[in-house]
Amino acid sequence: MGITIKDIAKLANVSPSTVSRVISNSPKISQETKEKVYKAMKELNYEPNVIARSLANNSTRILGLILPTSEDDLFENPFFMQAMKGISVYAQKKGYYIMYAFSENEEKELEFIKHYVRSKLVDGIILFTSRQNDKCISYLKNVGHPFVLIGRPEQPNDVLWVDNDNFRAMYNVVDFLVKKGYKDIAFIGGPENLYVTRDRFDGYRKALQTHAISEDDKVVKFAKHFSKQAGYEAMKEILAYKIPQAVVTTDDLLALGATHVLNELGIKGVAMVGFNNTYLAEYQVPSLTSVDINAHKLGEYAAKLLIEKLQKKDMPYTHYIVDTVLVERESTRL
Amino acid sequence: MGITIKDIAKLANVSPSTVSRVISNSPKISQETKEKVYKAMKELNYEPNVIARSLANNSTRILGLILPTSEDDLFENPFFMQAMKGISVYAQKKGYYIMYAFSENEEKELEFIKHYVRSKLVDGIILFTSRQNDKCISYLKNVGHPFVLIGRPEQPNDVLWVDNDNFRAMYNVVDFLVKKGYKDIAFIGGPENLYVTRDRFDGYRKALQTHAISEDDKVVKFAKHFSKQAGYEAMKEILAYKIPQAVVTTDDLLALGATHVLNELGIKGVAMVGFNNTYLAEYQVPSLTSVDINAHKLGEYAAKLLIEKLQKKDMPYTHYIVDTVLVERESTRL
DNA sequence: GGACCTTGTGCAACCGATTGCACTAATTGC
DNA sequence: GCAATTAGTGCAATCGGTTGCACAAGGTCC
Repeated sequence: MGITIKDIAKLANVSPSTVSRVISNSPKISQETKEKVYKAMKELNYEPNVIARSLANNSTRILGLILPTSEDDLFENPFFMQAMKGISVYAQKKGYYIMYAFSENEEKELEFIKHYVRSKLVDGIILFTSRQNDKCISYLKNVGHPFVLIGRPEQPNDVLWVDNDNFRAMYNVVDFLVKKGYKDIAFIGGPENLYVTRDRFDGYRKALQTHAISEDDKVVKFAKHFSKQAGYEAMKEILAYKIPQAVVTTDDLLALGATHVLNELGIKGVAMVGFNNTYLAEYQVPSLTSVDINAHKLGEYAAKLLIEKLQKKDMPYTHYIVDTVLVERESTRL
Repeated sequence: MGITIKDIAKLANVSPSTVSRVISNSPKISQETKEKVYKAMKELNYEPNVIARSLANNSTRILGLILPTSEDDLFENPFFMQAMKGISVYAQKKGYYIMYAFSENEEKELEFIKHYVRSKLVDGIILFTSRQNDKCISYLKNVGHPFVLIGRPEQPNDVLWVDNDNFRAMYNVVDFLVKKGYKDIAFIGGPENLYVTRDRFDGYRKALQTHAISEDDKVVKFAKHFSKQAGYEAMKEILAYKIPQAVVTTDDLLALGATHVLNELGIKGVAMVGFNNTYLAEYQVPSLTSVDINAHKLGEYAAKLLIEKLQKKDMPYTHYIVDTVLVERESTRL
């Protein structure tokens, strides 16, 4: 059916092994022979069978992505798509393929990862879950299968990972607000047990300290989900206590919910800052100032780390910090 | 290194071929032997090497997705993610893997498709592009490689495809508006050369006819992109002529742009309907009535068709029409 | 009790590449 | 001019499974 290396060998009047060496550009083959073989390959539209190569090489050049299904992507968070694109673009450039799978929960995730590993389908794995657990991480560490984590791991020194500097990102947000004259700044975060929430909260506190602004627990709320509803409720609680001058949040949806309360109550002049810079922020009226976490780069660097790991197996455990950018819009230009 | 079929054979005291037959659950193997082999497999945590199987079976059970990079997903359109999830969930259930690749343009797309086909990497391909061309489609038809198109093809009878009934969807929107008392309904569509635009426009016209409302070219505009800006401009042009009672659009972003103009000019009471029901619609203030195209199902059916095609190779060319749902929100409850 | 099935298993070729080693022909050295 | 070296290529084993065919053991039939 398909064209094989033998067809090329026959046409070019050499042996299959020679063709193979031409494919991998071995220096042991003369220029003359190479050209003969290239010609034959072109003539028959030949491309090596990837599967056969994989078997012989014991490497598939496939990277497997493990995507969560629930919670986080309540609303098809664009973050994933952006990161997936970043991964794909880099991987394609390096001649790697990307495979993805959604998993409903940690159990299924682990199951799939085990399958990936045992069946030798993928050379490396990229995890999108920054769960606290994490059975998947410990399994992968145990079996010594290459993987990269998007998000900060519990133990940052024996894992490859990429993340933003969430502390600094939020620090900068608050710093920015203070410099604009806001002093009384509320905080609405996501689930308290997530690193990303903790880090952003710490950044918030540190910035207040730096500017000698005293903290006030009563304007700090942690929502259970990244939803508009959760933001709405958190804001209500804060307002029951006082009207702050500004609100920082750890997600655009939380910010939208909070804004909604303010609109309902006809409260004007409260600055609002979102996080993640989803396009919700841009298309809101008034448009929402938000922190761009550069998901595309997160993906790109994840792929980069993983591929480097695959190519030099004793690569040290390291990580990338991807810069964030505060995108100012109308919600802080009141 | 890894556990192979031979290890299992040795442990279970049978030949590798017997183990292989147990794996594929051949009826020729006695229950007794099967259990012996299962036990050995469990004991060693064995899973067959997918690559070796693929080579022997001449089938990888991998489906390849070809994703566009530019235009359409200006803003990381959630449509893709939803469809990808639909595909993945169905495929996983059937034991297939998903691979994806982004391509900047048609050339690159074709290149990648050729690579997929010639290297025998994927068993089937899912195309997300409903371009008018289409070199990719004709190539795939020519070489006879299984594929499914998301979107209506030029020739609907020699291709597998899934799509919404865009004609009816828009017909229903207009019908809905008319029944609510709106008569003077403007239309803002996307690029005129896309089938999806044409079909929706035809639905619009037909509904007007049905209700004996005369058409007015001057309230019909086709934007060049699916962007807020394009919607904004189209709406401006329409308003230069008259203020309609309602506006239907073929994309949420166009609707947002149109709404923006109305807000700017302080025009109240114009009903607005979006399309695709991205979460922009839900989180808008006022929230936007929109047509849910059920991208998840589109993906699911695409996977279903493709996998059926792979399993019975003489499957007739057919297609699925996925239902749309008009989701009413505040923008039509004025 | 021997011919004939049936059932269950093993042998060996094969899928399409890669690669260590052997071998041939050309080149170099003396 | 011949041995030694080198460059270029081919042979055959291998990666880890699958499968057509042969065959052994046990059962059935007359």
